[in-house]
Amino acid sequence: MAIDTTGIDLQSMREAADRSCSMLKTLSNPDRLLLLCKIAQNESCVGDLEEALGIHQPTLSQQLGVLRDEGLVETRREGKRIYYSVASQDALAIMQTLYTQFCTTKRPTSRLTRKD
Amino acid sequence: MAIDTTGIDLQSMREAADRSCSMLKTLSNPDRLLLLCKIAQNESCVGDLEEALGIHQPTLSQQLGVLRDEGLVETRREGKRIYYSVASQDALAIMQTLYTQFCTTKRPTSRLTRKD
DNA sequence: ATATCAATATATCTAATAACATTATATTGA
DNA sequence: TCAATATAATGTTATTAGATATATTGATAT
Repeated sequence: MAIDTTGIDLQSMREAADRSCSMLKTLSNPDRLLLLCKIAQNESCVGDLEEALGIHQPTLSQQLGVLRDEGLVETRREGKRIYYSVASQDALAIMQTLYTQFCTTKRPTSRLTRKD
Repeated sequence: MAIDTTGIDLQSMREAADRSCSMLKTLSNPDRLLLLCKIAQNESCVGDLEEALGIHQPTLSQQLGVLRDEGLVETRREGKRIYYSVASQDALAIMQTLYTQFCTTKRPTSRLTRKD
């Protein structure tokens, strides 16, 4: 079975669930998820993100702070700018799953490439 | 690139993010996540879950209702009992990812099987 | 050095909302 | 009528979003 928890006691399961949920909660905000998607595609500074998503700077910094606190992103300073990149393979794996489900399967297949 | 959103406009991305977050939010509660894990392993009735997780019945039914509303579980009645099973492949995929990250990698590798 | 500006972060507050537990009651089947 | 489950109603506590103001840090010009 893919998910086999038979060898794990309840307390360990609760701990794993807590850690899982902590990350899921951080991901489950549309602004943050979009931020991560943008960042995953290319390292971006706050100004880039502000323009790309149309979110006000303080709100943006606040959400980036949430992502930082959870260890999902890391930063690099270059002069006045601070560049963000994805730091968590775990988060990337979840995003990849979401991408497959919500970004690819719901879009119509191209007529040029579809074989039917 | 694994996650390529360059061909998606902002509005579509927001829609995908909203749908993603809706599901993530439902998953990001330890009780619900544990419920899903139990249910994923074997179809369970409410009494089973109540005993397994030690959650009071009304609270349990409430959380199961949340899972139902989001389409993550489905039910089958057998006499007085109602049996729950996982209905969403999407949720299972996320859970699988979480399982790999939080249930397997953090546990010490067995000394019998580790090669080092 | 100092003043200043640009980029980002942090702090603080408020209103809105949601989450959760509890208790009570309803439904359905045996 | 009992057992299993769901729903409703309620109260409370947490969260959240967003706004505004302020602080920090680095670059630039004087």
